[in-house]
Amino acid sequence: MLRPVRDVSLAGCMKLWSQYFIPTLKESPSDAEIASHKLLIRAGLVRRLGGGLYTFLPLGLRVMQKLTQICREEIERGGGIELAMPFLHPVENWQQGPRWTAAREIMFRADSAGDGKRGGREPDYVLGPTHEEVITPLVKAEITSYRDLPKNFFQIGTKFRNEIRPRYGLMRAKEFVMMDAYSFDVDDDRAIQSYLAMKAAYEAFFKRIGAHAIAVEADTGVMGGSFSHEFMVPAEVGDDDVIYCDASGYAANREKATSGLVPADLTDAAPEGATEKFATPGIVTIAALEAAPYAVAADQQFKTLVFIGDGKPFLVVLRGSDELEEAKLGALGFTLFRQATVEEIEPVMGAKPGSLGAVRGTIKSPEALAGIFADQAIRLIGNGTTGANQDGFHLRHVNVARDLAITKFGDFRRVRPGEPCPKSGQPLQVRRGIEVGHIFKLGTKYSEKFGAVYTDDQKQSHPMVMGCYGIGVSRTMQAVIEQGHDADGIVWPWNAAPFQVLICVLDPQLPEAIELAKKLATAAERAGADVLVDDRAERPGVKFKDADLIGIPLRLTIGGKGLKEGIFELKWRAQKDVAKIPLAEAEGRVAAAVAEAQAKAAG
RNA sequence: CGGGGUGUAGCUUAGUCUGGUAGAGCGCCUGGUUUGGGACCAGGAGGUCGUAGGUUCGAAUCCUAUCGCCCCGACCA
Repeated sequence: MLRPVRDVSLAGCMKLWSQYFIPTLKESPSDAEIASHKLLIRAGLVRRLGGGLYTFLPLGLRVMQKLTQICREEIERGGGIELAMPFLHPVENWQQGPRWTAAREIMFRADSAGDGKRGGREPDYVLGPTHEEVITPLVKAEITSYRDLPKNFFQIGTKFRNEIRPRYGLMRAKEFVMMDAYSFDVDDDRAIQSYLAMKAAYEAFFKRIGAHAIAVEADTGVMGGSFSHEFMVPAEVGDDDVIYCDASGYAANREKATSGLVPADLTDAAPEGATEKFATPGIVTIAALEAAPYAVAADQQFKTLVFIGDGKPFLVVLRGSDELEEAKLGALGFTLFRQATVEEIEPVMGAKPGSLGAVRGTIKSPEALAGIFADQAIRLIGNGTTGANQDGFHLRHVNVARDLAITKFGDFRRVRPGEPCPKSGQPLQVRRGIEVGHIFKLGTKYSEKFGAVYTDDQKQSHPMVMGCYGIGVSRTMQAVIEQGHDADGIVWPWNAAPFQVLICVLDPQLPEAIELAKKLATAAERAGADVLVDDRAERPGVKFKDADLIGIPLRLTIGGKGLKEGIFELKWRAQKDVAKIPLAEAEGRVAAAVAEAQAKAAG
């Protein structure tokens, strides 16, 4: 029976595998679906506690510490000042904020009154999903002069969101680690400077940890605000579509993406003739009208949708061949909107869905509408066919300019791959991505609500112009794995790796093998690497499989056979070939390899 | 919240249709043989079959309820 050599006097902070805790698994648990989730568990990085809740095991925690430290350094370089706010927020902060209605659904409540005592009332506290509602009152109280601006505060900590459907391990968890930053500026131009500084800091962060993340234009969603970018790691398992064009560099997420489908200089078509009602019994879909005997192409039909915005119905008109991108309706300015029900539609329009239209004079109660909003692509139709607001009838020769009472044209359709890029005209492409970071130029939404104002040099008071910025650090960890793995396991980028160097001692019972391991470990540590020594009394196959699985970038293998030849082996996890290093050159070669990797990782 | 699936040892699972002593592989423990890509032999520990009711002489298996988890959708800063 082999016994590992126990020697606690090894130099530096290197860890001995036999005395550390890296519970690797041959098989992945059945609840893991995607590669990165399986590897998180198989490589002993995390363990599941409950849905969307994970314990970081020592190896996983080391990765998190690497990422948070690099993140901290880059955000500070970009002007950030670190602080730490409570995880537990008094519910009043949220009730006073601008998005209580929209955000309360995703917040965990923390009752201090005990079981059942609060009944249906609001909780005393909520667990923070983000911190605008905490930082803004703080800044209001502490900063009142233009002399103290700009300021950009950030923190790195745990966030809580009651995700309806947690998935894919750390990818969408109920509790996760996030870097969040909040900038305060005197005016719009300065706010944009802060925004751009953060964008640069993000780019530096992702580059440094070895993640290929791209900035794409994004929708602002419930955050509100004037513009924003998402940082996406391209991956098949991502939950966002990125629309992009290599030729122009255009990139936007699906909710925001637009195309050059409608030329800017398009002239509206002249009417083809008087509108004409015709019977279409039982025809209630675009597809049915497309078929014989009607044979109206989908892109010659108008699609009329009814929504309820802040209690009032409004219409959205699209080409029959287009899909609505619901997020784009956010531009209309309603606080809350939803699709109307059949019961709500008929009294207003005079017909059921399937026979609706926006032609002047055919709507039963046009005065009830908050507006008729049309996607600009309907101008391509010129003259088309739409519902007559009378069940079983449609209208043809409907001219966009003459017959439709459009309140406002806009971009409401979902872009399809292959459509011309708005910048270059080249075909747009689509790919999936994981959202790892998001930056928003917020404007004054929060500062006005909380009264965060400053006095300028003319003694005038103004609301501060804010920006907010987030990086999902735990999600980034998984994205890095999703991006860097092969059939055998994880392939960590140098700066994200829990250890940079793994010294694999195949014959730990040999004192000279342990001696050499110490020597190599010391050399690697002096060069600035974190070292793990596999001193376990396992068979070589087990050690190699585990080494590949946990994915340490540089592996140094020491075996009895090699020692007799006077060599040890050096192998990069990302490469196949193995270099035999003479013992005489040991320390120099190890130091050189570490230096090389560091230089490469620094870009 | 809607649809689908699933729950058996630490992990992966067979058995469920057709009720009759709960099985295997991995891992773990002991001994031996091995020793450069997840070894082999022998022995061993480990399961109130998610939970609660019901049907039955008898339930992992059938019925009801409930809980957890996974997938699709809705939703999602």
